[in-house]
Amino acid sequence: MKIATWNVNSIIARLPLVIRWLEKEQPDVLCMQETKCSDDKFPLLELKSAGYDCILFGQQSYNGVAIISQAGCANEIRGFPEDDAASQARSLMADIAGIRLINVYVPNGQSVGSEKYQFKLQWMRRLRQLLDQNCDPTSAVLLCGDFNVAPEERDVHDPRLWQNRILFSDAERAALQHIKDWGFTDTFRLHTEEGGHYSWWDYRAGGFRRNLGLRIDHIWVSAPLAKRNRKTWIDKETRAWERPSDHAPVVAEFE
DNA sequence: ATGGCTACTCCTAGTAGA
Repeated sequence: MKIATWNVNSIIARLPLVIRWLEKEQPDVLCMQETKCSDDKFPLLELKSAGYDCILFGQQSYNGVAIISQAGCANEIRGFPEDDAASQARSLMADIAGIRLINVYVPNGQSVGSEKYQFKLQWMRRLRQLLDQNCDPTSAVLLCGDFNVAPEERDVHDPRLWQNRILFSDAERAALQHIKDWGFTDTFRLHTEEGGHYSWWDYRAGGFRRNLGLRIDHIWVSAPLAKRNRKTWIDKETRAWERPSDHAPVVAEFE
């Protein structure tokens, strides 16, 4: 069982790469973020030809999440149930192959102290509530996506430079920890201790070439799934392909 | 780097991302 997460930065712009990557990696499930298109524009047919069914929570131009799967999906929850239809499309929950799966695109937050920063922190508190109300930590639960927060110093290329800046501020890291305290394990850290492994690199200034990145895309699991996790890695190769997303896929394999 | 790229839009300039 192979489950992946990838911020594709526009599914329409990235479709050739996504198809190429699906053919190479053959994941059972791929959670995508920043699809940046409304559900009626989503390339369902192309993904169907590649062997995947899609569930969507899209939005024009901004945000947008999708789960594509070779197995069937049930009990879908789009966003926060109490929100109206015009809310930002940033989370999608579903049961797939006996796993309760939550795909998230956490807000960026723009800059520490800004209005968007407050929105980000509030959104993260609401994600924790969503988990409290809809998921059971003693069963198989997987939370993945673009968290837009680097958890620790070893997840940041220059912790001194990033100290208390957006994506690595104390309040964001505390909010991230509060979500983790629900009962999650970071699957990447089950297998790899050292720093220098990132999932996002700035398009500018040769960020990828110089490995100036952040590890902000994660696959977290409840205890029953942590026991089954055999491998988790970041598919850095994809970031060197032509016309890449600024994020690389993260992939977890389960027994 | 107070922004070096990329992708978006009632498209050729402004907004957003991270």
